[in-house]
Amino acid sequence: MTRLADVARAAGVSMSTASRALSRPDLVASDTRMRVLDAVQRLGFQVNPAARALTSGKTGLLAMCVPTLSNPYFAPIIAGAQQTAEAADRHLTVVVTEGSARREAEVLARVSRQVDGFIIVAPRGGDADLLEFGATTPAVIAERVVPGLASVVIDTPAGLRDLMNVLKADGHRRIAYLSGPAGSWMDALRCDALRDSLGDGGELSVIGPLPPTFRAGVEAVEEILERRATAVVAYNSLLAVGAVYQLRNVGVRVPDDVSVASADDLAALGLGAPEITTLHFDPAALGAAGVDMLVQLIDGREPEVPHVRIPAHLRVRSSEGWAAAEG
Amino acid sequence: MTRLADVARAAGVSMSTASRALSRPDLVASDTRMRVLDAVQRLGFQVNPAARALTSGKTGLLAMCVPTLSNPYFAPIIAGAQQTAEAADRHLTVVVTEGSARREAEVLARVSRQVDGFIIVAPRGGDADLLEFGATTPAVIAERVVPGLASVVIDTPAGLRDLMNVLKADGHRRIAYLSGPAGSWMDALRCDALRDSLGDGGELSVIGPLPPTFRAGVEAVEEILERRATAVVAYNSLLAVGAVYQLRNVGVRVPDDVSVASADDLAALGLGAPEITTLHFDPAALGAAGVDMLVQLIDGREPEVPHVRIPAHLRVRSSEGWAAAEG
DNA sequence: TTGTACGCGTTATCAC
DNA sequence: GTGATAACGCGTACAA
Repeated sequence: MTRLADVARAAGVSMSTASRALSRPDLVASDTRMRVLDAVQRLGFQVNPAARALTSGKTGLLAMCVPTLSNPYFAPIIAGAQQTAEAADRHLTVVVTEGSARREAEVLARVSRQVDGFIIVAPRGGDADLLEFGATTPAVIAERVVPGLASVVIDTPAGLRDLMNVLKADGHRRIAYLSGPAGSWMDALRCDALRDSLGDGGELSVIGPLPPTFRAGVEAVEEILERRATAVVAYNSLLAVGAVYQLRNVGVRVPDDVSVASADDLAALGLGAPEITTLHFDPAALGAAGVDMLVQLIDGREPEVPHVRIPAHLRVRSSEGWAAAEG
Repeated sequence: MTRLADVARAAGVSMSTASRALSRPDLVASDTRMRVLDAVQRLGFQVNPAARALTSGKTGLLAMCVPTLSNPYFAPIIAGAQQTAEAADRHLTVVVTEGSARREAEVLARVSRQVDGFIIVAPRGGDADLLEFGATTPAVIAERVVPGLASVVIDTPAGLRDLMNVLKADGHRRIAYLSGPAGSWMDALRCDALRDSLGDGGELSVIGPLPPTFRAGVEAVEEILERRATAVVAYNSLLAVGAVYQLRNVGVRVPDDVSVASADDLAALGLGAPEITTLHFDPAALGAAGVDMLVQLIDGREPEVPHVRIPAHLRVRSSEGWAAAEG
């Protein structure tokens, strides 16, 4: 493998000059820089990341910590993050916590020596633990707000308030919420937004906590019918699709008998049914913003916006309609 | 951060001894080793991966290359791989190629300096490219066989032959195959297995290539009905569930009018409907086997078994039944 | 603007 | 079984 020393020799300069030409181009005369860059091209030189890491203390690796990959929700977030990381000449590594606070802590400790910083998505650990961790390692929180740490979230609650207004206007009073995974910070927020927004004029039945899966949606139908809800809001698309699947399976019409909506939108992944009312947003932007903030933290610049909020827009489709007359 | 030098001093030994006590414990006297390990504990020493990488040439990082994370199929494979990597005291990083051969090549080149080797899952590149790559870097291929490279696959074709026998026994003659992503090596293999196994007594309609999503399953129903198939075999569970969803939605009964089965089993992820006939296998074992083989390659030992095949078992459930009488 | 010299923390190669 | 010592490849004071 060709080393920087080879480049320096080929370009007829010292190693330090060659090094500077790459890392601080503005500090070297333009013709010198060109000779170096030229030699780099010719020899196909690539820095040895280990050597760079040893002197600079930075590995060029960022870690994104997600609860699971079974939920495809995280796929476009990761894609956005990986793309942004590459643009910043870094590599993003994904680590999975399986939704357990203990495993989350283990994993963070395990890789913290290998990476420059973390984007922790929907963390399960307590605020105190996260703050302590963030004090020693650059970290950005996603899909949760921890006071004192940089964070980026989707503004689902605002979208859910819009949705609830539509449901109310359509005459819905008995609404079921298919809630998300136990311990999800976002789930609690969504539930509160729905309850506040529904107000005293209606009744919100919370079903769950539920795993955010198609099958859980299927299995929730029994309880939905028991509660005599005329509208269902699901934590995610898979739950919504599962519910519609099973509702039709048992002869309940959607939306004639029961309206269904989802708080996220996996339709872009082909995992939502085309007719289901959802909240739409740009998950890649979440990942990208997380990486941008993290890179700023690592480089020692304070991020300009320590808390980023990404908007969610209501898309009303045919799975939502007027409330059925009371049975 | 405490360095090995600190440990050596605390234990009253030289650095080289301290180093050996950690990397080749059998080469140091047991009491010396204990003193060193004790100091390691007390001081909370952790090796600096960059320094280790600089001298040893090994980073302790393995890369698993997957086409996408939108398909949750890969989640348990990755989980199994990450777990096995940790057991081997390594970290597994996931890189996504978005199913493009060009991007696959870019990505491999990009991270090849940072990792000790690759597990390339369902690669899109040509055999020649992969062989060339594998010649310079330890690599294991998963979900495809490339002669000359170590590989690990699920034996879906065998399972599909079992399935086809059941379908034939139940009187099905007109069978539709919802095929997978364009360019998928596994998809071609599955299609061939079905065709061979069906033989001349029946007709196989191939619908696709299709993205392996719920929505594509929904949209394939029109063509399924056009072809007057009495049984549908889908490339994956999401396609199967989408098809069932839409079949029922348009008044076609499952399995009375049309039987449906899937060539993989996402039920464990909650992404399959509980009643759908599937092929079941252990995806974590695929990831684990891949990592095991890769670690052997990296350590310079030839893997004992260069080609691993993981069995797939047919699970007949209520989405399959006797063929409807010809309409 | 450029060159010299040293340090980063660990492993490997020798001697002992 | 153990201890000096020399790499590993790059960044960066500091001096020129």
